[in-house]
Amino acid sequence: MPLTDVQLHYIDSLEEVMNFKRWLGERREINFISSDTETSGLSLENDRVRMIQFGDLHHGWAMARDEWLGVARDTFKTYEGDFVFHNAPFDVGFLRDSCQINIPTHRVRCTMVRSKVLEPHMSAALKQQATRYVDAVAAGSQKKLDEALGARGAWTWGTVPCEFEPYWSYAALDAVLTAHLEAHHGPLVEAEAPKAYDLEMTVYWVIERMERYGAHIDVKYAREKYDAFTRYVEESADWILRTYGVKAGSNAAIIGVLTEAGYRFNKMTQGGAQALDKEVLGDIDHPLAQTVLQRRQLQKLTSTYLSHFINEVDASDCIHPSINSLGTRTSRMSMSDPNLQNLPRKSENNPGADTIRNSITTRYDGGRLLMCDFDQIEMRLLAHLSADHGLIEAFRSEGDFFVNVARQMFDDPEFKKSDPRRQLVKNSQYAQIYGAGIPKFAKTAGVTEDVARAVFNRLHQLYPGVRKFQKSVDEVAWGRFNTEGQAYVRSPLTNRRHVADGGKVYALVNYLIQGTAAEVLKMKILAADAAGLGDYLVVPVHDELIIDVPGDMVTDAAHALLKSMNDTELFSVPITASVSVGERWGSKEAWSE
DNA sequence: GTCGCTTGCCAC
DNA sequence: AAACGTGGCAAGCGAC
Repeated sequence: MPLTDVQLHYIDSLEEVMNFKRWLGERREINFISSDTETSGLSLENDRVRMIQFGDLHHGWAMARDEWLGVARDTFKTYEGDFVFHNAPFDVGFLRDSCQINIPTHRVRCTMVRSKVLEPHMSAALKQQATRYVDAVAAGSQKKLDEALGARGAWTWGTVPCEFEPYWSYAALDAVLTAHLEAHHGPLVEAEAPKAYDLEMTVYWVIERMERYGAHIDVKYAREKYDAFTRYVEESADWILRTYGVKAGSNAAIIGVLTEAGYRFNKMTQGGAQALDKEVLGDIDHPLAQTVLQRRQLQKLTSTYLSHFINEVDASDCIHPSINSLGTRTSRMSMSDPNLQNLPRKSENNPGADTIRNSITTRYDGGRLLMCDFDQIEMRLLAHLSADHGLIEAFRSEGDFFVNVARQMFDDPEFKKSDPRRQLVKNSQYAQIYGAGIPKFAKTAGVTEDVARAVFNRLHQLYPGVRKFQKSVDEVAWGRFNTEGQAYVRSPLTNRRHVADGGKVYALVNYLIQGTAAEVLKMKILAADAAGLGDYLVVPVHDELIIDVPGDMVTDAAHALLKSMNDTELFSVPITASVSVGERWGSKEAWSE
């Protein structure tokens, strides 16, 4: 679909407005128009819309916001088809907050979501997609603009004049590219995986509200901890420099000192250097090694987490991380600035870690955080997908799943939950989900390879369906690779594609399990929203949903959450969830009436 | 000074 | 035959 016969227009007169309106009223072969905005930057709070564009397969129109906002507003009001954006929440959010233009979400389409549903393993950026599916020449427009901006030196996205031709033509062309992309991707997605697309589009707007709601920080507490940890980080760096003459952050230099002292380094990094990670350091009984270890730990806490908590709160002491609802190839969400999905958990060998989760608190006087997480959802999905009777039975029968498995594995009906071998059973199950080999599993579980092999063998013997499932995934994927040129499988709930990359076909088993779990969470977020909790959602963490509610809502909200998250319909084993409650994320207790 | 790469580390 | 998956982020360091 090469780009011939395309005209780009810049509205700079009433006459051009008339031409634009004539174009808008034309009958066209598509039942949508595309739209796009150029902004002064990426921040919804601090930046503004500078230009608004519309387009179809043949025409692209750009108009400066300051002169023709009324025309744009009128267009969104009167056009009766759908509006297509690339990364819709960005433009829809800016049009709403910066221009007071509200576009009904059910009439919004997004070519970025289309791209991610069709090609979860590829870049969904407009330029990349357009280069492959519209016209390779299109990718050049960005370069042309960059060069033009660079040559003028001082111009930025906030200051480049709208009438500067490379700027507006680049902007108008994006709308045309988006229209072409929709013409290509739309029918494919509707034929292949409409449910996946609909799920993502619906969840988009709930997530966007979650970002605006944010998470509340106990700033005073976070600052106290930040100061104390920073003091240690600085003083220990001074001490290391004074005592050993090396920088505390320079691994090569520290390895030099420790080698002098007689220690040997055998573990290698991926790049071929000698590794100095926490495992290596932990084995070295030397004050330098121990200090480096402790310092690293506290530096991680201050720089990655606490500094965000004290520096990036708004007037209500809330942070607003970005949530990328399609941030991963498996359809898991990702978060950034900061990432609240990887806050450290309480642990014996990381004593300071507690303070991070405890910095997140309820925003209400007397309010509570409710944390609702699925019980072993990935294991349950393995049971469902493999249809293995033994595994399904282990979930349907009373008691702890891993204990049930262990009882069979060790042929010991008296096996207790406190038995240390339970952890080995758990490790072996997860190793299977991830597709680990025997050496890796042995290392993770801390057992010999012989033991690891025996455990794997026993698992295969007890649950033969799992291996059959893995084998069938492999066969389907290779079959498609041979006939269609691509190894992929489809998710059970929405028919979404999961594509093997780099020849790692074995990873598709994990993609199916992880991806299906992610889809379940998204469905449950919608259920929670429908139950009236949409305005209280704080963070999604893969198998967990955290909400912040006023004190008088706790009981109702907990019930609604559980009702939303539990599910006996979707799969052959029930999906169950549990709620815990606390004023702080880190100090939660199981919830009961 | 910025950029990109490497190393290491946090979660599910 | 060979093989743990998905992410975000900060510091150090060499290159431009």
